[in-house]
Amino acid sequence: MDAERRQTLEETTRWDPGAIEQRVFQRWIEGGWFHPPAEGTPAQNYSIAIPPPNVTGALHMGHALNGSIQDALIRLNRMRGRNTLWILGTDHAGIATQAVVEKQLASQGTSREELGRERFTERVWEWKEQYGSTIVEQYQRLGASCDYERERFTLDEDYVRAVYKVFVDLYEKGYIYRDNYMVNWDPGLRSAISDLELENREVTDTLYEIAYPLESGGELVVATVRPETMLADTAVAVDPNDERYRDVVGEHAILPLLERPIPVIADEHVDPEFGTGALKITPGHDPNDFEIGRRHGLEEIVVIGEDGRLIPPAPDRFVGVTTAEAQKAVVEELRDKGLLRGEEPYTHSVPFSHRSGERIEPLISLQWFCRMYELAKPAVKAVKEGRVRITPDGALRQYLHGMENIPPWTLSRQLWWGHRLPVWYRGDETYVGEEPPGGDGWEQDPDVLDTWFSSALWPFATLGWPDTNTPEFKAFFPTDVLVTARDIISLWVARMIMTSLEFTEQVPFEDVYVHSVIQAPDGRRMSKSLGTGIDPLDEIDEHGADALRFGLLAMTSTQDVRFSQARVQQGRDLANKMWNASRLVLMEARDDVEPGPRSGRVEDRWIASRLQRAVRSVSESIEEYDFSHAALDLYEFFWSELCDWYLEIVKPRLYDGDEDASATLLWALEQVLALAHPIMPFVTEEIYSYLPSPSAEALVIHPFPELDEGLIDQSAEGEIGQAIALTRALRRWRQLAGIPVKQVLAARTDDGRPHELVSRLAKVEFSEDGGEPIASVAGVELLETEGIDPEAVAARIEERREKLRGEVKRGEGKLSNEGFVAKAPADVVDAEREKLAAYRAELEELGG
RNA sequence: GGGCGGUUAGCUCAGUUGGGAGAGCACUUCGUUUACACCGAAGAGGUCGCCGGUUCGAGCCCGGCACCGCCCACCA
Repeated sequence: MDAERRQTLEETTRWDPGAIEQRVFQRWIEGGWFHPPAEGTPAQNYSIAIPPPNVTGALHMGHALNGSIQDALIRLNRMRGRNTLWILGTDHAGIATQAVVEKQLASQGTSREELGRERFTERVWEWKEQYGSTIVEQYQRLGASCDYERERFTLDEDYVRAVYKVFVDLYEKGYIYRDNYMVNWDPGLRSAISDLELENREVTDTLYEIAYPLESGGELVVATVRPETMLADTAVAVDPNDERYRDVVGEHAILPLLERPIPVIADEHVDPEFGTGALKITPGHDPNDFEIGRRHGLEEIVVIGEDGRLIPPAPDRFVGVTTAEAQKAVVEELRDKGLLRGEEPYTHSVPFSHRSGERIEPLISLQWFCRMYELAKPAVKAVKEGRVRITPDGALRQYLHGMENIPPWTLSRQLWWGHRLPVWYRGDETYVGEEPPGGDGWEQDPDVLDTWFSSALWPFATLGWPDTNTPEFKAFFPTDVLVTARDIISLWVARMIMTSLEFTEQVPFEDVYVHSVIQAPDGRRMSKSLGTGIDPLDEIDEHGADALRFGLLAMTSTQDVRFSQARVQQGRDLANKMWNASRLVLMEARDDVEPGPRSGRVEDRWIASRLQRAVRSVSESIEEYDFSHAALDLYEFFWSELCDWYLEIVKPRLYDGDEDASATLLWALEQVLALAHPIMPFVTEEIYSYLPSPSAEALVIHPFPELDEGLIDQSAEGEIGQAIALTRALRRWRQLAGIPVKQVLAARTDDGRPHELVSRLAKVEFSEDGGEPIASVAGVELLETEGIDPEAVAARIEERREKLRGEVKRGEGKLSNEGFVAKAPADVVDAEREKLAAYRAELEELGG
């Protein structure tokens, strides 16, 4: 170590991540370690495709957890020597991106309509070039070891080719079709949107009861919150088993205001308990009515346009007004005619557009769909056969549940930003193909595909598919694991499995790990609009990326969890502890020794053994996707066993230049840095650069520690374990007796062992002779010493005796229970007998 | 309405096939011993949501109840 580095080490008493993290990251990039060669086979290699963040996005806490998990897996496997690729890319995010750019245009006093489609699309691309890398840079701050040289985008030329091929193939196989269907229409965006983009809100409307006269006389009273849609009514429905209406089914009612006869039909959907038990049917403007209409072959009349205003065939007096105005006018007319039979407030949940905030208008429109039922079958089979394993079980059940009765997927979106449908029309002709058709007069469909359509191809389209001969595809597909949150299992995970099986005949990944959703500390959803968001970049600025990574991993669980600042601080404290413990070792250890475990002294064998157990538990936890235990076990080993006990035990030897102590410590440090690296890459890499004789160029490619069974030493663990227990008992007694920290106590023990460690750690001096015993603690007699409060000591002893009497009583009770002795396993009973004997012996020693 | 999960220390969460309840933070006391006060030592704190059952023995298994989340489908 040169003098300057040594000085830095001596002076820097706190781990200060700020500048160091950026420098360390730069070194990783320059080393090329995140950019693997496209060699080897998928079975040998390890790969993960990142869930592509929206190109408009900013890193939020969900990304931070998702990225921390994947990076831990990627780093672990890279250190294990596997050729490892973390596929990076962004999603064009049709609606979100278009909205951002439109907002920008609005502030410049223009609009997309004014620019026209071509110039608008150019503007979005410009925006993407300028701002699209923001979130990628933010992943770097987290330390994510993605391959930044192979970044992909869902609108890359090659990617578009994959999307078109899939669309055309599915069309030719008969899965994709065009139809009139009811969609969620967003009048603000003027586009159909998917169910995912909805948000249900509680709304209080008025429930109106309206009389529909019957042709034969009498009337049917229906209940509705949307009287204006009666202008498109084509039937009235009742429950088939409803006695009240048995006679009128098959008759006609006269639709008020329009004076048009409509049939009275019977349908199971109608709930006879609700309202009057009669339901007006508007197939053109209500999803349920649409289904009923299709079942009964009813006409689908549309009176609400794409802008949310009424259109013909609504009567002229309503055309052009908003639905709210139309409702008011319709109610007035009904009231005048004496047909309004009741109105009362009614609270129900209503879908709103997540994007524009407007109330969804269910509309019938001509859209492209994909039938999912057949595609879902093999995807269910693959999971049931274990070719794709979904962890945890709850997520597996959710996947299977979502695959039952999977509805057709609305593919088309009335947007400009995205993959334009590979569909052309000329008159009544329709052409579907990857290239435009020959001949004049063809016009391409103006719609674009749902963003999830391209996302569904992510794991293979990013590797070059449909060309299955690219080096990347051959080396890295199928990928190993997909890491995501619960909310997009059906929307994304299931669709990737379906498309992959259909087009590559392989599963896209072998494992799916579904992690927690991080909620705000108060249990609400973390969101910008609620003001409950916590910015991961703020946490990184304040505590460092390692701290955030540790905290998030320690927090995560099989259920959703509340964000815990304390866990991030625990991570920060651990990074600092690592830095300082390493300073001690690096400053004091001899650098002329060969690092390695030494077996001459029991404490050296002990730490080597305990390290093996930490290696085992941390490795197994990560392999089982149990990141919380991995993080906390690492913490426990480093803080408690390595620092609190081993370092304190070997300090004198270290200062004396003991060779074994230096060798063991340097070895243990290198091992534990490697063990911690997948979770806390920055601080471990930085410390690694100070090691006198590192075995690799950088920690990021240092071999991950492997369990060495030969170093597990039961007897050393027993011996040091006892010394620790005795030390703690003595310290406890000292504190209780009010003995000053520095006061050395005279003591005597009859087990013949020197207890050198205990002597130093508990500040007692063992001798063969000496004064009168004043107390006995765990087999050690403490002798009279100046400055001890005899009453406190007596109280302490009595407290212990009392406890022992209780234990003895409990043990005796248990062992005299015939049921226990007869039915409990033998080892449980034996353990109980041993405990009882030990308690009796100690009680005896303390005078009964 | 259907499905999944939760209820354990003041807070956030662990708790292996049933065999004496744990961590971090917060709290109390002591401590500036040549890595670290983002530190060290010690301590206090829990009828494991409620009721019943199975068992020699239940935080864990079974039944019921009460709250709280999430997902899907939504009665106009």
